[in-house]
Amino acid sequence: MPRSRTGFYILYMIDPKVLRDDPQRVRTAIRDKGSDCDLDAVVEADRVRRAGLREVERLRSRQKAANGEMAALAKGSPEFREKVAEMKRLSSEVKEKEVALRDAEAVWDAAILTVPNLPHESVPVAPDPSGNHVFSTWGEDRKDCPYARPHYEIPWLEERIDFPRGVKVTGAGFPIYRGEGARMVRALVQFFLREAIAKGYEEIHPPLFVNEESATATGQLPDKEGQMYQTVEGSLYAIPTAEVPVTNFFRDEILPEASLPLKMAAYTPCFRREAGSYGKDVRGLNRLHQFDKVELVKWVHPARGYDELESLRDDAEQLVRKLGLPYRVLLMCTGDLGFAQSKKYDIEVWAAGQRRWLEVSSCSNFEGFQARRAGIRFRDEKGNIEPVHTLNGSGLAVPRILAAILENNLREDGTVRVPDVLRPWFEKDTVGG
RNA sequence: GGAGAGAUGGCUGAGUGGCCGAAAGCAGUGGUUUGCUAAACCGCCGUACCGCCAAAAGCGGUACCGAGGGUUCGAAUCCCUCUCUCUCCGCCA
Repeated sequence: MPRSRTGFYILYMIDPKVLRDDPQRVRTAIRDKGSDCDLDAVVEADRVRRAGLREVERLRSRQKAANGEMAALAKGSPEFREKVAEMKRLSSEVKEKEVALRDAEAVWDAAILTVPNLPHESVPVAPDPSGNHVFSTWGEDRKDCPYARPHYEIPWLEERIDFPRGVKVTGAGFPIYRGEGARMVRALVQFFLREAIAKGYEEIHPPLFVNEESATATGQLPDKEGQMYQTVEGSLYAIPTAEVPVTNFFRDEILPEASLPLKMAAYTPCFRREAGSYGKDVRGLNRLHQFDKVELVKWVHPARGYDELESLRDDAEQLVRKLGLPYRVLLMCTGDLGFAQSKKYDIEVWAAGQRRWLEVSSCSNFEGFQARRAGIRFRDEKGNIEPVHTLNGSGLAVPRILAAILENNLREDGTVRVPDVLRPWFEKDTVGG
């Protein structure tokens, strides 16, 4: 793991070589993503840092050579004394230059953090969500269903998903599932995990808290701490998604090329403060501070990244399909891509009662961006070491899927049909009533 | 929570101020020998960054012995702080 001279991780994100060799490409990416990044300052910081580094290294080289000569001299001899005097001068010069270098590296570390990942060439260029492409749609359109209603208006819902008691026990955004509600959550998780395992993902049950290094490697820190709950003790964070502990599983490791692609699936609760989003989507299951999710994570050979993204998207899609829920897949445009993402698909399920789309999965390729930051590399047969590419996607998020089941499968008699695929765990075909 | 021990390369483990990026062994890898396997013998075998080169290969340089700071011309080695691990006792799902 590369460390800066100030002791913390050097947070390379994009490949610094691209920055030097093809700054125009980076400039285009910054513009397309609508990022706030002063590229000239970053390039200049790189230049200053490298110049300082060369200088310090040159001096240290001289220092080392002189040191070797000293070892051969008799201690206390006139030659020895002379040499010590000479080295004192050299030493103070080195220290002076080192201070300058340290400053330059601190500037560089901060600067490189502001450079977003480059979008893939297949990503539509547009400034805002209106530029997202509808990649595909699937399922029966129930827009005109006369008795459809939002899940939070179903009369018997509170006996299964208790929001007021959740507020009492913990706070808003922490519903308490009970009886059929709890069983539905469990059935969905079981279904998601079983499907993932069948597709070759290794099931992993990670910690629900991570340290600062892990949160930094996947990009939650230093900018998004408002998203995470932090322990009072201070150094641990409740995970906002299993992506964080799972991606960090191989942090600072060099993987054998033959082990790729590695695929893992993790079920965890996810904790999100959602600071700043008060008043938006707060009703029902749409947006919660704690929710359950199965996350799919892949570590792949760079050449295979985009094939793996398509298959990841397909893995997630099939889950929605098997549940029989209408959905659409969006190919996100540059303006709607996250800072770290090169390409992203969102899967949105149709909620017939609310008459709106709910995001239930987001499948992204980060290329080497996270891996570079997290020190996850592989060695090819020639012995070269380079970052793996990382991908992840939800497979799937429980509450919104649950909302969609409640709304789309609502029957005229007020009960809800349970999808067949959940039968092994739910053990009934109807919920409610 | 109390007491003690420790942290060196993939692993084991030497190394108390300069010739130490670091002995030795194991593992790995290339080769020689051998009818095959095994054994033996020889070589190679950390990571990151910087530079030269159009690039790769290659070559050169610097850093890294848990982390940070200090002493010193010079630190794996001496001093301080922190983190983590292990053992014993207590407590506990």
